[in-house]
Amino acid sequence: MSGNPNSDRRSERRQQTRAEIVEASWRVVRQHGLAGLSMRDLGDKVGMRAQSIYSYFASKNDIYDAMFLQGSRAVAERLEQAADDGDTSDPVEAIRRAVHAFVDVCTEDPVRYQLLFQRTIPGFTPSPTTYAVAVGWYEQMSERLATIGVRDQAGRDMWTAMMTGLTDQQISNDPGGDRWKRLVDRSVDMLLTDTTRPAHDESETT
Amino acid sequence: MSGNPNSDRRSERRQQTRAEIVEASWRVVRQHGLAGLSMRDLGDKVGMRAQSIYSYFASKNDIYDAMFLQGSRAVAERLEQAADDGDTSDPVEAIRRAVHAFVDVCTEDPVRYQLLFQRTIPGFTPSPTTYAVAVGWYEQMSERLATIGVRDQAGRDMWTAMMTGLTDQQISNDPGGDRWKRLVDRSVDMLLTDTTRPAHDESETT
DNA sequence: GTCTATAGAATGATAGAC
DNA sequence: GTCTATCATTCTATAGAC
Repeated sequence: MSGNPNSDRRSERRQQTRAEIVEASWRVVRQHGLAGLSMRDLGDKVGMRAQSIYSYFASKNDIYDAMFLQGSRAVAERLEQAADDGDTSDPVEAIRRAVHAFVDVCTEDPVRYQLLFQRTIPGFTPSPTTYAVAVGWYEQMSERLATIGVRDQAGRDMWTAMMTGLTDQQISNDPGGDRWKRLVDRSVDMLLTDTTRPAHDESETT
Repeated sequence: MSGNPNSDRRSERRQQTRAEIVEASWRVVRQHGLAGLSMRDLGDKVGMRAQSIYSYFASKNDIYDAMFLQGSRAVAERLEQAADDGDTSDPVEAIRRAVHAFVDVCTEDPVRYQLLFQRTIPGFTPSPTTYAVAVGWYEQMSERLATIGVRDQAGRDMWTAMMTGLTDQQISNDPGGDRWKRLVDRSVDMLLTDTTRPAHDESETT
């Protein structure tokens, strides 16, 4: 199906415009806050009347959904990239790089973090399809943790708590700085000690 | 000053009405989200026309400020209470109870947590006086940590990151449950190991 | 101190011309 | 596919009667 080259080109153009609108949406929310996205503002930014946007998105929540999808993919890409760049034979270092990547990618765009990880927009819930992408990198992280022996839910939850905690504090109390970012390595070491079982049951002799 | 009993009674009544409005505001935001506080809704809840509220609060942000103040005090009280209830001779257990209290008090009212710890309302910043109360319990927590040997900024930051991380995950991914709440004790133990220096002179054998 | 009335602006969304 | 026109709300906030 869709063998018509004419409709192909048309839908391609359409996808491009949709992408431009989403791009402009990010600019708006970075300026006016996540909840401050208005169709008129968006229309101005994209060089279009506000009402014309409805030809591309059924509603404002539809736009949020597209942003959510894009944001999830960006996070996923950064995590994969970070884990694969460098020494891939050492799973511990791969995880360390992944945690760094997570905190970095989240703190460099607080609005995206707010959209993906905090439920702050009243009527918005990501669509199932979109949400599926979001859980993808969580599963990826889970697999990586499994390679170093962390296979229980509680262990994984310790990692996610620390990762989001560092991110949260960094964004809320030292935006643009590195007060909590520089605690990432220390946190990783701490979590490794706590959540992995190094052969013996107690590693008291260092 | 204020020796007039008539004006005393009047201001007392006024303070009571203000308190009722703040109380109603909490009900509204728990229902419609933190950003969903509208003067009309609030007027309905408090049995008053929306415009009449301006006799008690200069603006909507003024109401947020009063909520912020009340929320900060509630958190502070719970922290003090928790630390002082029980064995006060053991500083470690006092801190453990304080961390439990923090996660409990934050997760039991997510909207309050959102108001106090996440900057989500576009135009709102707590007034200096209000904010002073908020930092009060942070200093209190810092003092408690100092009693067990955690005196550096990095050490304190490790604690706040873990505390907010557990809270954040609990609220976002398991609202009403205890998936992360039951990791509090484990987290406290982990942090104690990481941030205190048992060395050789201090209480290693209890 | 509470009300009515209303300003004044912004909002999301639809209908229909072109 | 983009426009104009417009609906139908909602919003915060002020003015002035009572």
